[in-house]
Amino acid sequence: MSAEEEACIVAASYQSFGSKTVVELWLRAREGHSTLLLVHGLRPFLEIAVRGSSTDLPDDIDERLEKVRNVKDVTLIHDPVDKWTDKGTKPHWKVEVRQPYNVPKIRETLRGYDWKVSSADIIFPQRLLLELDLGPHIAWKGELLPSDGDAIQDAGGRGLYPTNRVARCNIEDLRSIDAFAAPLITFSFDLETSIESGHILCAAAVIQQNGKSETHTFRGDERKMLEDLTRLVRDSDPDIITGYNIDNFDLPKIKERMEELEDGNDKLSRAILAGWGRVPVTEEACKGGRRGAPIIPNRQQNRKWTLTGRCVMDAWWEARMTLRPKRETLKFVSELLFPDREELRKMDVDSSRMDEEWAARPDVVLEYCAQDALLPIEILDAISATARKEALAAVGKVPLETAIIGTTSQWVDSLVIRLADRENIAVPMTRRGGKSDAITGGYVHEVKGGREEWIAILDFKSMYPSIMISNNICYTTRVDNDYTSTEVHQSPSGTKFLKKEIREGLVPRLLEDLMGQRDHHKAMMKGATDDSKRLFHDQMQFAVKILMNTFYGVFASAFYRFTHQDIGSAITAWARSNIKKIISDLEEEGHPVVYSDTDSIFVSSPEEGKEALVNFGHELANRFTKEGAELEFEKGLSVFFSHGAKKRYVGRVVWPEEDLLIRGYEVRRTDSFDLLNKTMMGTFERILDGDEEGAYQHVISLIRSVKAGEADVADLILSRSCKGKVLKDGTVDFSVYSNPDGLPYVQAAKKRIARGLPFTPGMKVSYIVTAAKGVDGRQTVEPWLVAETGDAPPVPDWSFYAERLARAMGRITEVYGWSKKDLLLGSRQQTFDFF
DNA sequence: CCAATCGCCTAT
DNA sequence: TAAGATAGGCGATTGG
Repeated sequence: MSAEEEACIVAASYQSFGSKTVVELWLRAREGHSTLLLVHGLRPFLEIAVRGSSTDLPDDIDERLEKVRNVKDVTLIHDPVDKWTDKGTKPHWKVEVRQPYNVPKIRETLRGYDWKVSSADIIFPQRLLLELDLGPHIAWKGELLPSDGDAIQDAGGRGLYPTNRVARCNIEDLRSIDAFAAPLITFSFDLETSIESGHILCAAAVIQQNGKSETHTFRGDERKMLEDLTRLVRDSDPDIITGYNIDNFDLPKIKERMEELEDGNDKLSRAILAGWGRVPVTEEACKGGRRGAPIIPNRQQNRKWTLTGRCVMDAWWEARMTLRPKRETLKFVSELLFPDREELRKMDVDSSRMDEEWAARPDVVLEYCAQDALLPIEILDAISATARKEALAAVGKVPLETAIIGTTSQWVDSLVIRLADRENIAVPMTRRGGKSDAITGGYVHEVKGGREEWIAILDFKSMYPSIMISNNICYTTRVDNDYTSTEVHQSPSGTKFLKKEIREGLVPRLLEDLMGQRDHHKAMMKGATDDSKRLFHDQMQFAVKILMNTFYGVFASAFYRFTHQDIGSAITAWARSNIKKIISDLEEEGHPVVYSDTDSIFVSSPEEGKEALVNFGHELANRFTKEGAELEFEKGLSVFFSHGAKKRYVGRVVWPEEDLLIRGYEVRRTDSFDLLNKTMMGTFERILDGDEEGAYQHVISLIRSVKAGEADVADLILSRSCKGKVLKDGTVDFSVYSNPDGLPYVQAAKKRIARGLPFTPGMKVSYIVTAAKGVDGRQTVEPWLVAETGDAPPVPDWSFYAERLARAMGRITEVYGWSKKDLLLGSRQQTFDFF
């Protein structure tokens, strides 16, 4: 039966089919159902060219090609096509191979035969998107297949997929469509486990689509729970699997218990217990799927979890990246996001005494578990995590999965390679190994300690992308230093790039296109009549911004396929040169530059008052903007303060909106403590208002009360990320650190673990310093467990906190002659200058 | 008391 | 192996 559909590509893989290869696309259709689409007609290949820079073909070219033809699993050699390489334009032969997994071996064989190999490390399913210029949102027409494993295998599939539909089509039947928000299904789950035995006590799952959700709970026999949970995953067929800290806890636990409970004689028992992958239950899939399509959740050495056909998105990680919370427990994040929704936190269970809790009140524990399965869904919704990933996928033209777990170089590859292919640019391999020297980065201007009034902040709009566009910077336009011509842009670092009249770079074109897209979405946002449209375009324009900013990083990296060591240096050299020129021009004109960092300049206004400041800011922006380097008047400050350290300042914004601007200081940092933050905020307010006397008196009185032990201990919590590796037996290995015992937060983590609480590698650990110098001469700390176990707060080392307050605040008040020591003593010491 | 080092976190 | 970049501040420990 023929069918047509519009859908979003959630994930992609491939399947060998006799001598052919079929791409598998897991789709979520606009109407809401899931489809597994088998796409026929794409052939795996790599490309070869003669080594070196000579354009003449060697005499024995026919014999050499014949030798390639005879390599095992090579199926066809196409006629040569001239392609650009950094060694000149040369004929390239497209070499088709039997299956994508043959490529690595054939690549090495052909290298051994002295060929230059290109386009030889591109993930096969991604090739489909590159060749057809598809993004994740597609329309296809093809044939629906009956729910019959044999019929599906005859069409090139693996068997009965757990999707609503299975269909087949040819590559000609796919086309790109405008991005839309697909009705993705999210599956969130949570496990409660025994501390004593490590067994799963109960589980809960919440399934959500189109804002509607349903909850399921599981208790009883552990094997049955795993089976039921797995059945629910397969029946509800979610696109996204989430939960709080599932990467480090729940998914490893599922796998661990599955391995313990599997029946070695029954090859399919692994799939029955943990077959969450979107593939049929087969013995091969249970073995791990030789073709990289296992049915069991899979994690390679320290990397993200993968699950064939679905996306794993940890709500903890997304919340951490988006919100940067000072603490990272589920409870803390939930209070941060939903302060008024007490119903989300009504259940409370002491997880350090889970066995007793489970014995005493299993119903409560189960309800608590269900609550913790719902919260990740609420969190992802609150931060629009899924929509943002889908927008990023649309802009980067990658499957949703690549937007979620992929790397920035994969996004850039997706755009650059498809353009390179169209323009006959050979695609080099990813450079591997060998670290190169770090390049010089942005320029940061010295800042004097003190207070300044009426400051205009100007900055370059999209500085690095603009530099890349205006100087036509690209892998394909860089020429060697001995290239003498006026038709080049030469960076202050010496590197030369051809002008676009000679050869237009791929990257500048892509960046210009992205800038255009951003303008488009911004315009659509403005014109949108309903909220969901406006939100959609906001997410799209933001995704474009993210992607544009990743270009510089990728091209400045040592390993990216389309870059060269000199490219990153050239970009930053131009940036430094631009900004320094403006600084010196301004200084020469008599306009003092108070501060500058990379692409921003803080200039002192010649006249007092907001109106004069705004005019001055606009005037400077106009005057210093030139082709390819647009300077914008970003903010006007009535007052600016720094204690004299780069990247640390505070200011009162009066234009365009009234606001307080703080950068770098402890109040911005997640490893500071609330009492310091409050003190510093109070001090900043006073300093900005010109009340210096009030500023240090305020600090002195606070320090005095801390010395006397008069502060809320909850305001003294310190929090830092802690690494570590959870071993098979449940112990944690901290040997990633050269001296783990010398780190306070490792001590806090160890004490958490000893107390029976979970430790999750990479998560922040909260603690109180109880002795600045303990028995071993090092700091003694106690973990903060009040919220989790109801433990009483630890007794702080008050003099330590007084000291730290004085040190941090002293740096600031020092500007006015009040040192750390003075703050601690409460009065200014007489200073004698004898000489 | 110091400089060197490790480690985290931030600015851009 | 897998991989966006560098500049910079600061806290704690270590070793003299």
